[in-house]
Amino acid sequence: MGRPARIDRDAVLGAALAIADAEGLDAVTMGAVAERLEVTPMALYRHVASKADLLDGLVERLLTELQVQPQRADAGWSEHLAAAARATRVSARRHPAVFPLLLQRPATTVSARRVRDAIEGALREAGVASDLVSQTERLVSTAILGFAVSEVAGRFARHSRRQLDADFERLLEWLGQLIESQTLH
Amino acid sequence: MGRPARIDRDAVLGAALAIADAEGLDAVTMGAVAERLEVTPMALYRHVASKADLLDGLVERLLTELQVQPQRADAGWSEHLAAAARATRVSARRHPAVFPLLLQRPATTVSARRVRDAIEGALREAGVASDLVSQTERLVSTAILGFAVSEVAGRFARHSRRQLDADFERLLEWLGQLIESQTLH
DNA sequence: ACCTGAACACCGTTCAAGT
DNA sequence: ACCTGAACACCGTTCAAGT
Repeated sequence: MGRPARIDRDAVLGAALAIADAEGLDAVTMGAVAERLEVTPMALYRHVASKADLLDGLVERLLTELQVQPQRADAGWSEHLAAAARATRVSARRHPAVFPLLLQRPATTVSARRVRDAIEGALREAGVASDLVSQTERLVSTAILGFAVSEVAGRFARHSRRQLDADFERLLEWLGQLIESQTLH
Repeated sequence: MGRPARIDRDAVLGAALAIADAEGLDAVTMGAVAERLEVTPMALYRHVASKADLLDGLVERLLTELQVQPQRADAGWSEHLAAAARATRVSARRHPAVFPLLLQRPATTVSARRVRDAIEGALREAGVASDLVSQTERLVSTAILGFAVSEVAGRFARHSRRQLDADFERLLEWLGQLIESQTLH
């Protein structure tokens, strides 16, 4: 006993994410992850309960990596919102295979809450009434996630990058407009 | 030769969809589909090129089943849009396992075009300028699909049906508002 | 405490053979 | 023309055994 650990949960998730990014979700098998770590597949089960647990871990890692800037005081709510939305899209493009899984789990983890708080903060800053903040956050996040997932999952495969950039900017304008219409002036 | 066919592609897709609806996507194996048709798994390959092709077929079937009402003359564009959106949500709830796959493929098939045409028709009817119609359709559809997928895939699992109904109605109001703001008054 | 070898039930897919 | 039997490479997962 006291045998030095050669891998840990973080290493497992890191290897799995690298495979997912490079070869897609189907390539993420216990065997492939193990091989990358120079270990047998069975060794993974000490650090991950199951393959489903491994995928949950990947989703959590995406959320953790998602850079939501600490609110800069010199920028307004609409810049804060746009920054969070753009960071979300960047994360989607960096991890196209894993990102769509975000639609499958309620945002209950610590890092998910961080992202939500950032958006809710922007909404309050904009002047959205307290009792409308959480519904508004859900719908705003849904639109942003829906776009980002569509883009990386393939629904927009026929559209150019330039077109998608323009679509996304228009989406941000719309969201800003809607939020303003929601405030007392 | 001339042996009577016991199954056809439609039967394969029907069996697969029934399994997906009842037990989820993971339960859709070639073996399970074959068993339901009282046939061996190998028999499916005459009617379906691969499992990926089978899943593509399921997505296409969802689109076909999606009831987009023929535009009723006595209703306005906003009712037409709302009707298409509600039909989309109903389809999602009926086929929660398969519906999320819609985000993975460009809407290039005949039945996908039917749905898109219905929405673009509503937009034109509303008075959206021609050169904005297709971008507006993409963003409106993205919001509706994003919501419906979130709901059936589990992202809103913590929210009550009543809350989700209210969220969806608010989303429809928003979309109507945005479209109006897009017209020449 | 951590990793492995052997084993199990299952998966998608092929190909030649049967009717 | 349509379905099957046999076979292949692979999959996730378990459990007892090794260090």
